[in-house]
Order: sequence, then structure tokens, then C-alpha cells
Amino acid sequence: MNETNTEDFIREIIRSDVEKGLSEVVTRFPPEPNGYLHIGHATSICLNFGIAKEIEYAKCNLRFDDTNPVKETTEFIESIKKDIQWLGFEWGDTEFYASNYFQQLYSHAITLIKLKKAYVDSQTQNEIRENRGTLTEPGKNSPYRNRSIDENIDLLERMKKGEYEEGAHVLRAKIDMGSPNMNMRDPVMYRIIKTQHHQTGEDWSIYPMYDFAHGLSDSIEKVTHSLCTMEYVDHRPLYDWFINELNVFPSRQIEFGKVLMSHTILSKRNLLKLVEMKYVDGWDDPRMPTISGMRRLGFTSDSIKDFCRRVGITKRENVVDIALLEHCVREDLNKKAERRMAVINPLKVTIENYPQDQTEYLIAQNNPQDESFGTREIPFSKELYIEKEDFMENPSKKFKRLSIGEEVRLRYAYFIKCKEVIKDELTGEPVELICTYDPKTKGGSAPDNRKPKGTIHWVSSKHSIQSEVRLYDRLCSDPNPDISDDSNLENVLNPHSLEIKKNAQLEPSLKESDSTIKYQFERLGYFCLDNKSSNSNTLVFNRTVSLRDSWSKANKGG
RNA sequence: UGCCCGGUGGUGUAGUGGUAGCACAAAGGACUUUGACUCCUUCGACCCAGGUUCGAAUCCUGGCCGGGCAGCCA
Repeated sequence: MNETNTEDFIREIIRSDVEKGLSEVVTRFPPEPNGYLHIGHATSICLNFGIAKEIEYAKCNLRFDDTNPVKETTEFIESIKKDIQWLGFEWGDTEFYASNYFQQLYSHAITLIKLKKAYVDSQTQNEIRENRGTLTEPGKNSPYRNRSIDENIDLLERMKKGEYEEGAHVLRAKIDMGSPNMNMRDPVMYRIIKTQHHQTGEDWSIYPMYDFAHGLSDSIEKVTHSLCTMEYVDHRPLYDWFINELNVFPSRQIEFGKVLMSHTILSKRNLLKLVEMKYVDGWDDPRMPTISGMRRLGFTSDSIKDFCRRVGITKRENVVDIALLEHCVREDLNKKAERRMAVINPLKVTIENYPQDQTEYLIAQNNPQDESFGTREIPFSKELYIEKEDFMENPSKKFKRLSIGEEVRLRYAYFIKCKEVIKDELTGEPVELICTYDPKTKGGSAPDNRKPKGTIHWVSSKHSIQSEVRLYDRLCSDPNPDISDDSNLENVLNPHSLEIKKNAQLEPSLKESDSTIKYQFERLGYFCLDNKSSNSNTLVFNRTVSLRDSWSKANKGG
């Protein structure tokens, strides 16, 4: 987080503009409220709002690109605002909407008609498509292309008033049906949509298309640098065309490469499908790569911003390894997380030589690397739970945990030795371990300075809280999920992206928790309370990310 | 076979005519009351071919490869 940003090509352009005398820098973040923000948007947010923070006379507007009421809702507006704030960015006291400019945009359209640069086309949608030509063949002019100015204005006004059905007419820019750039083949500026708009209600029956609305909204807001992704490069000539024909403030569009990530899906269309088909539990499902999902998973905003910084801004297309994101959270959480002990696959341990009804409280550090976190007390008693995986009857040489006759340290408590394994008669699985402890090793160190091979975590069974722990894993098992075929969506999902542990046993201090507090359950990973799923009976904790685990990794090979 | 954008280790990124650096990942080791953290080491790259130049990842030309564009979506 502390390293300075190397200057990317966009900041370089802006700096050079400032050096040439540009006195105000204005960027904008322009989401369409038709879905939740995801990790890909975070890059753009960090870029646009980041520039505004770095430069003295710079600001970044939040502008909802709400030109298609059919797909947009206020739920999405609210989630977007919340996510930007949570990431730590501000847009000042005004929140802008493209719909604020519908009247000005309409006037601009009238102006273009008067300049003979726009016309009402009454071809059917099919005819328009057919006459657009193809990638290799030019299009054909519409038969309506040379309507008179008066007729065009009359038609447009009546479209606006709602006198025609959807699809009856559109307003088009009159540019060049033979252009090798498809965007310049008389692009549609307005279409008739008779849907209530979340901001303007029923004021309008026509809505502006992206290319017409976006650049001119930038211009109205005096946006100096309009930053967008590479798929808009081909739209830039059109962006400039509207500004030039109308002779308005010259905003400049600059494109950068979109960020994709391995093991996940980032297109809004597919994320929407995951939600609608109930493959996940809503837009904020902790498996979703949405900002809301990641927040619920337990991510910090700092780790997301650090990720964006490390990924950087270029014109290349890129697929970032999700391991980098995981590294960023681990690094941040390692500093910020309170350590706790929790057992997610409990195995009962009875300490034979410990007094029956005794409870003693042992001191544990809340963060061994940072004394300011302080300490807490953990109850210890005769019956404990340890992790099933921490016991092996016939261990390999490298196994550093509990086995018969071997001594292991219970973290912050005592050294114990296992005497006997009680097994389930049917399955042969260990169900209880009979152990002894060494009273002289309280706190975890021995007077003779002997060192056990390993240290394991535990909880006192009488004092522990039973809770639900959700172990989340990557959304897709394949690094580059192929969703080119829509029907394949289900197949690319990782069937083990969620494992629910209903019988987790937590140390009692976890009773008072809050989703803003980050925890490390020692030796397991980073966890965070799920406010949405927890209730007065059961606490639910989500695993944000596991700890790095060189043991299981090394063990897999042989 | 139109127009546009891009090709630096496995991944992301730096480099702006002068010895190709950093991070993540991977492998090994040290340390360890978390098989974590930290530290050390190792592995590993300029798409290709010409040209310009004393010198090219960088400039030019031509290929090759990847991506985007034919919504009344954004």
C-alpha cells in the first residue's frame, strides 16, 4: 500500500495537459444502474476518483448513465453508491444522472436536425439492420434520410409526446453509411421506450442512446478526461463528432484495458444470470466478484485498492491471476485481523489427568505481531475439541501434530500426549482421544525448554460456542471459464465454492462479534461475521481466504 | 477477408535509443508457541523477419498471434 504509483499513461497525459495550462481536471465514473459493481469496476473507480484525489484542482463526478429504463433500478443505484463510499471515495454533494440532461440533450438533437445532421428514420428495426451493411460491405442510405427539417422536428416532437409505438421511428445522426467504422453508419440517437423511468417517471417516451448521451453529458459537466475501456475506441470518432457538430465543450475520451480475473466471471450479463438462476444467493453472495459480495466475504477496501494499484492501467487486455487478489487480502488482514481459535471439524479430547470441574483462564495474544491488539483470556478445562485433521494414528515422519505417544503443544495452553484413541465401532473413525497434560507447561513453554514438534489450536468444549462456518472457495474451478456458450455457465462453476460447517466450535470471546471486525482463526484462515445470515441463535462466519498452506500443498504430491 | 486496439518470465507490470527491473505464482532453505507471518535463494521474458543506428523491447516496414466492432444495450 505504501509504494508510490508508477505513473500510468493516462496520468501522464493528464499531467502533460496540466503542464500545458489546463487549470481544472474533471473525470467521471459513469455506471449504468443495471447491476452491482464488481472488481473490474474497482479499477475504474480507483483511476477516476484516484486522479481527483491526487491532483489539486481535480474532481470526479459520479454520474449514473441511466438512459435505458428497461434495465435500471433504484436498488442498483443505492448499491453502487454504497460500494463507492465503502471503497473510500467521495463524489461531493452532487450526484449526477444522465437523465438530468434529457432536456438539454433533446435541444441538441433539434439543433442537429436543423443542421441537417440528424433525421427521423421510419424503417423497421430489421430494415435498419439490413441496410447497415456488414463488416466488409458498406450500408445503404435510408429512404427517410432526406426528410425536411420541419418534418423531422415534427416527428421527433410527436415521438417525444408518446404518439407512436415503440419501434415506429428512431432519430439517427446523418453521417456516412459507407464508413468502415460501423459506429459512423448513421447511429441511432433516440428510440421510443414506453417504460417508467426511475428518475424522470413518465416525462419521456424517447430515450437517448449511449453514444449521443454519454459524450454530451461529459461535455455538459465539463469533464476534461473521459476514461473508458478499450471497446469504446471505435466509438471515439462518434464521441468527437457530436461535440464538434454542436460546438460544445471538448471533453476527451481516453481508453484503457479492462481488467479480467482468473477463476471468475465478470460480465454483468452473466453475473445477472447467476443471480436470476439462483446459482448464488444474490448479488452480494460472498462468492460473487461484486464489491458487495467481497465486502460480505470479509475483504477490506484497502486490499481491493491495493490490488487495483498492483494491476495498474495499460491498454492491454489482461487476465489477472486471482492469486494476486488473495495475496492482497492476506497481506492486509495479517496486519488487521484479531487472532482467535476455532475448530471447524471437532474431535473430542479428554485430558485424563486434569481435574474434573476445573476451569482456568489462559492468556492469548490478539495479534502476535502487534502488541497494541492486547491479550484475551481463553478458558481451558478437562474436555476439549481439536481439529480432526490434527490427529493421525499412523503419521508420516513429517506430520507435526498429535499422534499416539507424541507430544504436541496446545496453543497458549499446555503440552499434551495422546494415550488412547476411541473409535466409532462401525466406521473405525476416531471419536475421542484420551490424553495427558504436563502441568509444568502452562502457557506453552516447558521449564526444561523442550520443544514439541508442533502447535495446534483447540477450544474448551464446555465453553465453546457452536456456530456455522462457511468455507468459500473460488467461483470457477477453471482459470479461464469458457462462457462463450450461454448454456455452459453452470458447468464452469466450482461445485465446491461453498462448504458449510454446521458444528464449528468457537472460543467464547467470539460471542460478541461484528462484521466490521476481521479475524484470523489461527491455522485456518481469515474469517468475518456474516451479518446477513447470523441471528440470535446462530452466528455465521465466512471464510474470506484461507491461510497459505504449504503443508497440504506438499502433501498432495505424495 | 473491412476498420480499430494490443503483443516483455506462468500471470500482472516497469522500461520512452545505452547491461531488461519489480510484484504475484512456483521450487528450495532459514526462523517459528499459527506447517501462518518474516527473511534468503532459485527458476523464468522482449511474437517473428527485415530495415534505420556505433547501439533497438523502444523507431520504420511487412508478417504472425490475441482481442473489439454489424443493439432501437452500455
